[in-house]
Amino acid sequence: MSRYNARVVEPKWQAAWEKAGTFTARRDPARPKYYVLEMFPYPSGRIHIGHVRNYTMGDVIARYKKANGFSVLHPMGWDAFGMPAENAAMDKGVHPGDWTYQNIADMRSQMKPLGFSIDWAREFATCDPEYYGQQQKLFLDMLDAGLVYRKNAVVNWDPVDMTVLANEQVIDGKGWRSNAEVERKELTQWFFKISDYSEELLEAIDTLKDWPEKVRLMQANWIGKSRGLEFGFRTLDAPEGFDTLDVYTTRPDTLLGASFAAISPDHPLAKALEVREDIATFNAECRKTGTSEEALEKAEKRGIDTGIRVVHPLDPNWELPVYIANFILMDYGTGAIFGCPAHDQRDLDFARKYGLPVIDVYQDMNAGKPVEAEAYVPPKTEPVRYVKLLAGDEIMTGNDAVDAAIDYCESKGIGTGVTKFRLRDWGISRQRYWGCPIPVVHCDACGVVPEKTENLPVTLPKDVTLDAPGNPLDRHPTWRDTECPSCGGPAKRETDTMDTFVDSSWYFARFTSPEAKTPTEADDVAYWMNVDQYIGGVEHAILHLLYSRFFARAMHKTGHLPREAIEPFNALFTQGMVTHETYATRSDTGRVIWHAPDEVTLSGDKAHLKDGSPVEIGPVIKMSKSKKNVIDPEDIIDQYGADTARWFVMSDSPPERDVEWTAAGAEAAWKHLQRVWRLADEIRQSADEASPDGGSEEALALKKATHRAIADVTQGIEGFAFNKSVAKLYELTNVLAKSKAPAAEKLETVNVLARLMQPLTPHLAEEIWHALGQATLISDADWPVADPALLVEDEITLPIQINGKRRAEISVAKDASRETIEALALADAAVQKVLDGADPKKIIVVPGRIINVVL
RNA sequence: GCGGGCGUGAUGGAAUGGUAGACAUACCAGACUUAAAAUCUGAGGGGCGUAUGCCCGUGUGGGUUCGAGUCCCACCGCCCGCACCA
Repeated sequence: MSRYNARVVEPKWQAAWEKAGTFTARRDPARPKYYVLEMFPYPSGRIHIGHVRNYTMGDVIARYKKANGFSVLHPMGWDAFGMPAENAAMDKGVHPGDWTYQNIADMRSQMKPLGFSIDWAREFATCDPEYYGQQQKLFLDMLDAGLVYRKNAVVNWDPVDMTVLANEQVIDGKGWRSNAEVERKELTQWFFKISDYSEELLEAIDTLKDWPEKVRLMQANWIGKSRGLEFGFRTLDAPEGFDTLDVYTTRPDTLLGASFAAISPDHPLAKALEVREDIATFNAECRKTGTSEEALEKAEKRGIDTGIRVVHPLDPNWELPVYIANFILMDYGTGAIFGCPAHDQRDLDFARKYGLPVIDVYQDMNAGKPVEAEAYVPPKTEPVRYVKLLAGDEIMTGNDAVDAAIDYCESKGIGTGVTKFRLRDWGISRQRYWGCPIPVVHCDACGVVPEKTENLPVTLPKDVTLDAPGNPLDRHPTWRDTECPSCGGPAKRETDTMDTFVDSSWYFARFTSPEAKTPTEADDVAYWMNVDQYIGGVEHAILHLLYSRFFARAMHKTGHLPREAIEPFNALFTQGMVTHETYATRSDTGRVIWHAPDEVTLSGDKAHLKDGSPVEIGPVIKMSKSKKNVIDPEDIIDQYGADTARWFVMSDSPPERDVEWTAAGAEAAWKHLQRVWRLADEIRQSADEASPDGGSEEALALKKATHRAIADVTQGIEGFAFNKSVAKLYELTNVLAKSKAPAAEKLETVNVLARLMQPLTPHLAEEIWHALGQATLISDADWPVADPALLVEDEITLPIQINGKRRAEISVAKDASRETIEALALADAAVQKVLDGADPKKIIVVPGRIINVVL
């Protein structure tokens, strides 16, 4: 008996696939196409188990579709721009480009042994000038189409390092390197007009039938369409030019419950008032909060009375104070609100803190009572009783009241009903080196001028230093100097680079013709787009997927994608994350230092480093390089081979759920694959000896089990329930091992088993296929088809419940009538005993399922 | 804070509103072996009982239903996202 040696077998078949071009994607008009894509990785340098899980899922789909006759595109690339390369450059003195390409080489060499059915000829990295040059072309086309503009926006500013910080680099309001208090600073930034598509991006969510409902919900909430009233308060004692204060509200029905107005510290009026020292101080304090919405919302709610008052639009004698408040966002609405404490918890907290009145507008229909500690905020769909009625009926839902209030205010000329979206335009400027240069030039004479297409790509200079903070492109002695594409005079290049989300917003289209001299090639996108199945982490549910949907529309508008491709991902699967405990110690200055699992020794529920110092065991969170809680899959591959790693990550955990990595189980996977090989080998040998054993009854039983397995494994793959497919493969193996069927029948089952396992463990499947004497590759073999006639059972077992508890079971013919089943159930001894001669109140018979006798 | 999700044996997890715990891991017992490993066989949610069996069990508390892990409401815990992390 030959032993299965993955170390020898796996490279052999990988070489065979490469030689035969088995996974080369070809445009084949005779076959339907299938484009399967997993979100491409950031080249951190090491693949981790999350990658293995992600790409194995895609590979199972790709191989399964190929076996079903599709022409499959399954590419791979690298999301290669971004901060970690600059951090590595600063920490280790390497060039970001060298670091990145070395990481790519390392990761490719770790990925290839996994035997994925990837067309490696299409590989590219977003930091290749050939890629980002085409991205610059897209940028210029979008600029031309009016989808790009400049405006001021705030960034996190580190006053010590004199550099812009990402939100991730702001920790508790302080810079991660300098530990200095972060400030907000305004810069002129480039923006994509995603808001032009707010309505369309929202409505088209309905067409994304094969996306998870939760992602569609999150996107809809993110876009955040709301209907409300915009109106101007007349101001008293305000600085010149601020005669009115425009506010937006989604609850105009609560206008009679207003007790104050509040503006953002970034509101123009707030800035105009900074001549007052207390207000200047207050605003400066507010600006120390980071720019993230989370930081703003979590900050303690604070305000300052400006002394300005506004006149209530419905009563000229009613004056409200105007506060500057740190929880008002300048980015949403007009940056100013009116506060209605009775029906908004935040407003109520604010009113209690500053001694402002609380005026009830509506109350519960039944148990109406004035608001005290808790604001009364029922759903807008619930009818309530209005005690301060602006318009409409006394009893109505919030939604009806809002409509009535808007109509009323419009008729009185107080304001206008407007639709607003929460979605903001996409700021893409980054003051960083390692990104795609924004291809424009600043000319003293001509202003901002787009670079000429023939001068693309605008490449990054290699000779930069990252030992000082800030953008090296800014400091570079010559790179900035250029001539104006318009007047030919001396000019300066834009030194901002693009957000790395831009890179990942169209790479899927580029894979269809990665070497084209234009961003896309019409024939190729027409054949390959859309992505039929997109697979990636749920953490990308909003930003990446929304930006890609916008980009597809922008690319259609600029002629780079057909109309049919404006929703680029037909089906989406969001896999769960691979999580792991985190391990941390603290430096002398109190800074958190993270430790990798292999640096930590666990004993019971305690952990310590090799030097014995105690380690805090942190929460189980997604594996990330920054928290160091990553597991290296290479160990498993080295020890057991790729098939074991693939089998292991696909078994047990349902793919959409998070899985906490534990080392136990890899060996079990390996044992099982050894068992399959041994079994196949034994059966092949016994078939050679042609020993006639078993009878036709066993043959039929095995045949049925085999076809049952075909149906179940297929269903598992189709439904992204790979763990269930694996369980069914275990079952079939167990049945086969115990079967007394004739060798020929067993051999047939081995043939099917190999083909069913091929997407999961392709190398083992090839080896068995070869041993069975097949001259072809199993990777080219057809998917087995279940015979429906073999899937039905003649006799089925039905459980009998008495009052909903299972008490007995009976065996009936599969097509037995309701009456027959009922009679059989009533005749059952257990039922007879409980009935004790009486008639049951009710009998529920669900044919093929269950019988419930109700007493 | 806001938006979204998840919660089932010791463990990973099965279960179109219809027999809770498929399949697997770990543990235990047995076979083989001088022995161990490997392999094979078997038992097992908890409680009571010799047993037929009975009671209790899907984070907690309510509800809908002939029937709830599944649907609804409230709560608890954990996870993801929050626009400059990728």
